[in-house]
Amino acid sequence: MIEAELQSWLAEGLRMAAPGLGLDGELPLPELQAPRQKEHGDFATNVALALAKRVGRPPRDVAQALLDSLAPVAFVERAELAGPGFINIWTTAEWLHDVVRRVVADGERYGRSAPTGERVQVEFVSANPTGPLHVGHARNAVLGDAIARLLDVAGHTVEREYYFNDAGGQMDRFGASVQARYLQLLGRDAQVPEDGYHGDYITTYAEDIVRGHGEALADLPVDERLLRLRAEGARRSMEGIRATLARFNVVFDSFVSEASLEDAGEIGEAIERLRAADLIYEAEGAVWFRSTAYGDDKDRIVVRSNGRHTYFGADLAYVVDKFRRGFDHLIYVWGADHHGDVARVKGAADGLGFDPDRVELLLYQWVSFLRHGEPVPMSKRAGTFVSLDQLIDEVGTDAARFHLLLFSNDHTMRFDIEEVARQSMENPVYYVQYGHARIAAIIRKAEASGITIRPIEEVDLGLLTHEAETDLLRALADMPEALARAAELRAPHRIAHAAQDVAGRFHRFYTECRVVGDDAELTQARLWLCRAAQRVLANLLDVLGVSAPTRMDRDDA
RNA sequence: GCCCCCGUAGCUCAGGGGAUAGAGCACCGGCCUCCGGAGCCGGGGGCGCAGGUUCGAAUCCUGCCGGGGGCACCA
Repeated sequence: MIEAELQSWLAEGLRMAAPGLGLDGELPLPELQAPRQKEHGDFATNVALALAKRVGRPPRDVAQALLDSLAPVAFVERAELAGPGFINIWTTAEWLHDVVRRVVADGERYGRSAPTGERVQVEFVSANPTGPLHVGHARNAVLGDAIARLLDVAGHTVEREYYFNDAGGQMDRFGASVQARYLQLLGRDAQVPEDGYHGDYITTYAEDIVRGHGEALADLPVDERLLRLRAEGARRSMEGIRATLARFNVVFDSFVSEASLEDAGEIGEAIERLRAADLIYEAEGAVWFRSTAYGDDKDRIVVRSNGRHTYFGADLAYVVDKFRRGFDHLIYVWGADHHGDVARVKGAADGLGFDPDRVELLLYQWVSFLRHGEPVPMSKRAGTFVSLDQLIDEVGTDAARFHLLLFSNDHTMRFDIEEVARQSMENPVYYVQYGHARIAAIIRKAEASGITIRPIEEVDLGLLTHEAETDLLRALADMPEALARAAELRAPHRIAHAAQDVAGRFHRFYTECRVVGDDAELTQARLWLCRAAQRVLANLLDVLGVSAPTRMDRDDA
C-alpha cells in the first residue's frame, strides 16, 4: 500500500531532520491525507503543522527542514512546501501506471490485506423462528453480511453466526398458534390466542405438518403436543429463513439456539462464574446480575422467580460459549433498540474474565420502509408485514442490498420500495453495475473487431496520460487503503460510495477516451485499464454482496 | 427524568481536526456519422443555534432547539 510506504519514507526523513530541529524523544508517525485540490498533489502531510509548537518554530520552517531531509525514492516525483506548512507529494507516473499491473496480478485478491490470524465472529439477524423474515430484518442481514465480507478482505478469519431463541414466551405463543391452526385443519375446535401469531403463514406451516404427520400429533398429551407443534413450526420457520437469506446472498456458517446453551448447562456455569466475582446475588426470589457495577442504572435479572432464565441470562452463557469456541473478537449486529444492552453485555464479558474490548456491539438505526409514500406495517404477530421475500421479489437482491448499504449505520434511513425497484437513474446500483457491464461490452467489441489483447508485459501503460485515465488510475490505486479503512470503521457504506466513485471515473474516461481506436498501442493500454477497472468494480461489488453483471437489459425501457 | 443515534443543497445522503465542503435525485442548459445515452459536460443553491478548545472546527467539548429510538422477571 502506497500510503504505508509514503509514511515510512516521511518518518525516515523526520528522523534525519529531528536533531536539526532540536527534537528528541518520540516522533509522531506522519499522517497522510488526500488533498481535495489536485494542485495540492496526490498526497499531503500536515506533520510540520503538528510539530511546530513542540519545535518552537514556524510550521513552514519545520516543513522545509523535513523536505531537506527526505531521501529520493522511486515512487515520489516531487514534494513541495505549501500553504501554512503542508508538504504536498506527487507520485510518479510509473507508479500510477503500475497499478494496472498490480490489479491484474492480484485479481480477486486486489485490495485484500495480509492475513491477521485473528478469528472474528459476526453474529447477526438472529430473529426468532416465529415466521418469515420481514423487511425489518433486512438492514441487519445486509449490514452483518457486508461487515463479515469486509473483515474477510481485511485479512481476518470470519464466521457468520445466527443465534435464535426457540424456547421463550414468544415461542410458546407461536407454538400455541401453530397448534390452533393445525387442530382447525383437522376440524377440531381451537383458537389462535389473542396474543399469538395471526399471519397466514402459520396456516401454511400447519398444512405442511398435516401433510407430514396427519392427525398423529393431535392426540398427544397436551403438553407434549404443544412442544411438538412448536418445534415443527420452528423448524419450518427456520427453513424458510435460511432460504430467504440464501436468496439475499447471506449464508451463515452456524446456527446456535438458546436451548442448546441451556441443555449444555452453560447458563448455570456462567452464573457461577459471575457469582465468584461477586456480580451475582439473590433477591425477591430471582437471581440478579450486578450490572450497576458497569454503569447500568439498575441491576438486571438473569433467572426469574419462576426458575426460567431471562434472555439476558442466556446472553451471559453465550459470551462464554463464543470465546470457548476460540474466537478472538466478537461482533454483534443489533438494532438501535438494544443500545441499553451494550454496557451490560460488555460488563458481563468483563465479569466473566474476558477483555470487553474484544466484544463489539454494532448498532444500526431503523429503516422506514415506504410504499406509495406510506410507512409499511411491521407487526409480526398481526401478520401484517412485508416479508423479506416480497422485498426481494419487488426490488431484487442487488438493488435492495446496495440501497441498504448506501448509508452509514448510525443514520436512520428511508427505503422507498417503488423507488428502489425502479431500474433507473435514481438507482446508483445500476450506475455501478452498468460500468462493469459496459467494460465487458467494450472487451467484447474489441474481440469482435479481431483485436487480440496482448500480454500486459508487452503493453506500454505509459500511454495512459489523459486526465480521465490518470483520475481513474488514482481511484484504482486507492482501493486497498479504502477497503482497509472501511473495515476498521465497520463502514460498508464507504465501499458503496467508493464503487460509485470508480464507476463515475470510468464513465468519464469512456466518454473522453475511445478505447478501441486507430492507435493500436493505445488501444492495448486502454483495454488493460478497462480490465483493471472492471476487476476493481467487481471486487467492490463483491464486498457488498452485489453481483457484477457483464450484460444488462433494462426492463422498463 | 436518564441514556443512545441523527440535524450538511429543495429531497436522499457522503465527508468525522486541515487548504476552495462533495455526490445522486429534482430544476435549467448543452453532448448521439463512432466501443452500451442505465452515459457525459455546464449552472444555481448548504454545515440547526450559541459558546468553548485549536495555528486551523462541518468534524472535538458544553448548553439549547428539532427528529428518531431506548429505559420489562417481554422476546
